[in-house]
Amino acid sequence: MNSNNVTIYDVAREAGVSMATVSRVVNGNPNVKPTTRKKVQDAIDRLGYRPNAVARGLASKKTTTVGVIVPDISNIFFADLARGIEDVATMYKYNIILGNSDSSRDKEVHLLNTLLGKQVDGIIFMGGRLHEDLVEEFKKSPVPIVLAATLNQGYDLPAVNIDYEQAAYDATQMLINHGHDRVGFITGPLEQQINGEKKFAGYRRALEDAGLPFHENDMILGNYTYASGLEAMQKMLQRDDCPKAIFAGTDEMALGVIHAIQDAGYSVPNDFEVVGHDNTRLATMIRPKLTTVVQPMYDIGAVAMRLLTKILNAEEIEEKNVVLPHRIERRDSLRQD
Amino acid sequence: MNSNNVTIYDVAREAGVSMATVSRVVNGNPNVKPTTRKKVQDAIDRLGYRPNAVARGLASKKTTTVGVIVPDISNIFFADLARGIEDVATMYKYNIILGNSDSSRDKEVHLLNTLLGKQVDGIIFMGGRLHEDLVEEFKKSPVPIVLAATLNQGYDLPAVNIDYEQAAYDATQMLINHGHDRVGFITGPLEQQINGEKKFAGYRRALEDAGLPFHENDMILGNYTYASGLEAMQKMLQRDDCPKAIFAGTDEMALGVIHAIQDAGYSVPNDFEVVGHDNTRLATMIRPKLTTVVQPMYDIGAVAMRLLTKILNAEEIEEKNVVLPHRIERRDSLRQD
DNA sequence: TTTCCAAATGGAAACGTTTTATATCGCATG
DNA sequence: CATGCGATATAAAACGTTTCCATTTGGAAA
Repeated sequence: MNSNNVTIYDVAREAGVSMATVSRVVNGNPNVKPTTRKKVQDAIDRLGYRPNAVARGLASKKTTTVGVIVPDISNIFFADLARGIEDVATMYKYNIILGNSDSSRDKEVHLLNTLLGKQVDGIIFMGGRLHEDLVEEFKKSPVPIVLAATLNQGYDLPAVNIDYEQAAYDATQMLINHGHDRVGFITGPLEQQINGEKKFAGYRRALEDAGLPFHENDMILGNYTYASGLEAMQKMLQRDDCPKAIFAGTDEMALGVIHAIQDAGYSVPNDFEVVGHDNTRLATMIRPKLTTVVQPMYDIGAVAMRLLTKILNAEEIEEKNVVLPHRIERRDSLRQD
Repeated sequence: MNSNNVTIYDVAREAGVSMATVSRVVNGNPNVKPTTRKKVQDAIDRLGYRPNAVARGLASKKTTTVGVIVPDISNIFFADLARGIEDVATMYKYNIILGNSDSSRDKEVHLLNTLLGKQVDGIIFMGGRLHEDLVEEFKKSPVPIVLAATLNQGYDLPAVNIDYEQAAYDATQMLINHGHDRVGFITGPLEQQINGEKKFAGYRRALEDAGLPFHENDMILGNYTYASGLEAMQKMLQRDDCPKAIFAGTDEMALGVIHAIQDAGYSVPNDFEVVGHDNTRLATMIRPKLTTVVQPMYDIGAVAMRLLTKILNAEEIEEKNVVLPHRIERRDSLRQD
């Protein structure tokens, strides 16, 4: 029997009550006599009734669905984040509509509007940078928006991040403390807020605090991929004043860096030391295993979603701008102290 | 101005027409005089009207949303698949509700019912094995379901896959042709249909066709992860009759295998040859680069979604059980011929 | 002109719930 | 034996669209 198209009205008739009563039973409203409740529940089971969430959404103005805008779900980084979001969402009975933006302003805006049209109860946004017109749209949004692994750039938006500046500082400092007077910085495009403002700033501050000058050409920008890390390091190796310590903006780039070094006949960590960023699963899938900044992607996603549920339930919120702790996981791409 | 809560009725009044006409304009119905269309469009722009997809879904019984059930989105494999699905979905104006099942029967069934309750127009399912009660639910589904990278096990369900048996055959044969009379097979649990029935069968058939016996202990089962591949190979290396050729069930396992070999002081491909499976991005992130069976995850997702749209549009379908081509990408973990 | 027909528009029902205001029931209380 | 009051239950009005049917409109043909 197709459990389809049996409505609350059918159940009501079958159970000999009104649809309002069925609605109460379905929604766990306490004002129902136990015997009635049982009668209704039996009818529901007998008919295989499944509430229509669309009708429910229209009547109640709540869809128990949240939108998730992500640059690219096939990126391990965002996939992990998404998993954190989804797990907490499930916990709170929400479902997730997922959309990829490719960090394109147009797609972001379009996606946002589609999601709002679908009446999601809230949105979690990830992106490299908040374009101005996107923020405009955010302001007009009738539902709350939470940023995950995305800086709010001073706008009054709830966000969950780590302290990227400090993390980069720590990583760079760790390398400096190992006796290097030059530290290479191989990372992604500077337009990306986190990368261009935070990591870069942390890197420079660490140099500065150590009394070291910043050399323009010790920094090479790629696109976060393995190939671009490899290529950047190859380029750097051609210089005779090549830094012997490298801080890479992502683990994937770090793998490329290590391979470039090894391909050139050098050893990590004996000749070169390398620190990565993110602590993706990749970090242990290389020899030597990668020392890396731990950015808890799953947790960021989970916390962002939890924050969203708090806003939706009008729970008290201590801090809208959450900064999760980071640390550096020491593995073999760094020499023992 | 909050573009919220302005309804089709407001637009109708503003434009001096009926809501039916507004509806026609919004839906691109041709039976509207150009001047009227313009008038309505202006009113829409002026008011910032955004159609309510929930109300639309209730009235039209179409939500332009499809459900996607995936074991674990944080797995690079499924993330890639999901991206393929989403891209094609976007192309056809669908959105995606994504849910993780962790391959748990209960979660799969629960997720399915939630999605059906949300009135999705169709579902794409990925999972290691089709449990019987899940198939029961599938049969009752009022909307079409397409399997992606999941065998239909003889049930009459549309599915998109590659020929896993033949792929495993090809990989094993390639190793045999390199002069090995034993080939190790390190893979995941046999309960998983694709793994336990197809890959395993292909492996055995290749041995058989080459007149080689199947040694029970040349096969080690793990859980697809890097760590389990590493561990399995370490175990195998302890045997004095250890196979010098390894076919790994996934790239991630293959990386573990290669590292185990290297850790033991041997060389790939000189001492050992290794072939992986999937051709994830990992395959090139190792030295030597991994020779691997190409399973086009993105394409499987894309084709599965396209197939679903065909079913939804009642387009003609040549073949419901799609088998995409596979091949072996030769890289350095195999010696030159 | 009138007649007719297609094109354009409008009216109202339907979609399946939630929710509010209202009614009824059962029962202790005075 | 009425009275009143929670506790339950009902009826009906939203919710914002689509869609079916009916009606009007504007020309072209007669």
